[in-house]
Amino acid sequence: MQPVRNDIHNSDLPILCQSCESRHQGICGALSPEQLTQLARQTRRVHHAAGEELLGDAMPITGYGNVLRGVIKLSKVLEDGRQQVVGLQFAPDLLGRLFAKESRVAAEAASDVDLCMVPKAAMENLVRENPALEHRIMLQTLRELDEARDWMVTLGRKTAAEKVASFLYLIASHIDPAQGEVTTFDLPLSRADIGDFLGLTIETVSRQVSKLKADGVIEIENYRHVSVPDIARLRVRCG
Amino acid sequence: MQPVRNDIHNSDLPILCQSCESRHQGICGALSPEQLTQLARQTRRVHHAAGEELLGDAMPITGYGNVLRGVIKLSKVLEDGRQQVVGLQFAPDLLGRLFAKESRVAAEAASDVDLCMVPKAAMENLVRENPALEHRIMLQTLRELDEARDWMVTLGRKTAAEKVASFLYLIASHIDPAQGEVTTFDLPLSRADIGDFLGLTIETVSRQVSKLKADGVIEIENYRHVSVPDIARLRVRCG
DNA sequence: CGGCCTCTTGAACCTAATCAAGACCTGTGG
DNA sequence: CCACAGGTCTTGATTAGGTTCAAGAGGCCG
Repeated sequence: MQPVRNDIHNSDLPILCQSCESRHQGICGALSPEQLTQLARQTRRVHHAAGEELLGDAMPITGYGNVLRGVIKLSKVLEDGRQQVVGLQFAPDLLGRLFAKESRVAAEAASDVDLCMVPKAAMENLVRENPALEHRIMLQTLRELDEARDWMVTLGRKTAAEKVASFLYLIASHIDPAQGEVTTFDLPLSRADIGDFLGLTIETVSRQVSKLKADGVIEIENYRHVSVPDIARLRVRCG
Repeated sequence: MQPVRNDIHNSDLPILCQSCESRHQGICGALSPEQLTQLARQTRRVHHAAGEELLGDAMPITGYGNVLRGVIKLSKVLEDGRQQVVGLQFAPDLLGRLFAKESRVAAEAASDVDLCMVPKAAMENLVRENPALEHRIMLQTLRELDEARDWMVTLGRKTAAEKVASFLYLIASHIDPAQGEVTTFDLPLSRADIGDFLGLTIETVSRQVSKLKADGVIEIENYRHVSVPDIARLRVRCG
């Protein structure tokens, strides 16, 4: 257990914010204690179970959500139903596109998630009077763009084996916002979702996972719980 | 020929800026005539021939480039040489990632290009004293993120035939910044580059282009010059 | 226990990659 | 002017990686 991080005016902060990761690496770090206190009056903490839809493609955006815990799956579908997962969001990412009238992706809780919801108008007013906040959001957007482009390489140029290894490595390095790479974790996505993320079928994902297991690169319990004894051996399989 | 668009204080503007597309749809629209005049003292217009490298992956960024004419290819490579084109930039996009020390992609002139180069420090100072400018850049970044995610669907879930149709449609709808969709154009990319953009081989690209031609969806002269008699017929082939 | 879901594994098939040859364009030099 | 070299692009034949189709195993909950 880590003690709650202490910094100036910690005791003046709203209780919910005191231990919140978003204040450190996320967007709330751009706010003064006064702004945080004012904002906290308008936010509410919500929980969604795995599988719940948070935001439909082309649906109006009513607010923004700071991811506190869990994983969110962003996806797009073609008319005939083919689906592609275009991104995952972990704590302390911000869900919802700034100033957009409607979403350009569908968002679904991949695992159980906790969000800190901010009403659309409150967030946008705060951004207007606080350029540093827009700057923080800009940095997150640039990071998302980098991640999307990295994933384009995975989708366009890697083999099925490399794709699955890349996915496992992505999860291992993002699932815990406080630590970096982690050697044991639960997969937040089903095989079907992993397939939709990697541009593969369920069967191919399953076969490649079995192969990594047979080769001793990973261990698996109950389909979802993964251990990586030597993360470097996983990394070299990413291509 | 279109007349130069006229607006307030047009005559006060630097000559180079007067007919520049970037003032209308691009980032320079966020600047006052005074700021534009001041900025214009530090910019220089440069030309690059097709194939020239503008920026290497992990190379230090020395400035920003407003695309005035032509197409820029952004790409990433794996250690073993496999390449993926992760984006194209057209006028009036801004080349170069704001505040980053080094680039995360390689940039190459796909066709002959003209750029309006702004020194790194000049642009960053301007951004710091002008939040509206950062806002404009934010909007472009969000657009790039949308495009990257759209392309992830193409890479992950479309067939070779749909990929090639999607590429041709992308070019038809972006090559001319002033108009929207265009029915005749020169391909700014070689078959090899198209393959690297679509996650296909040269041969597969060539076969699918030939098929579209045989089906009467497109006409081709000299490998590079394309006509699309009915753009709706192309669009339905995008999947 | 039985139904339902997710996941795994096997066999057949198919799309796109690979290997290979030749066509077409361009520029150079005799 | 033609011959030839060096690109890029096209087309054909073969191969292979991943999909599809099919069956069964394992976990969860009534």
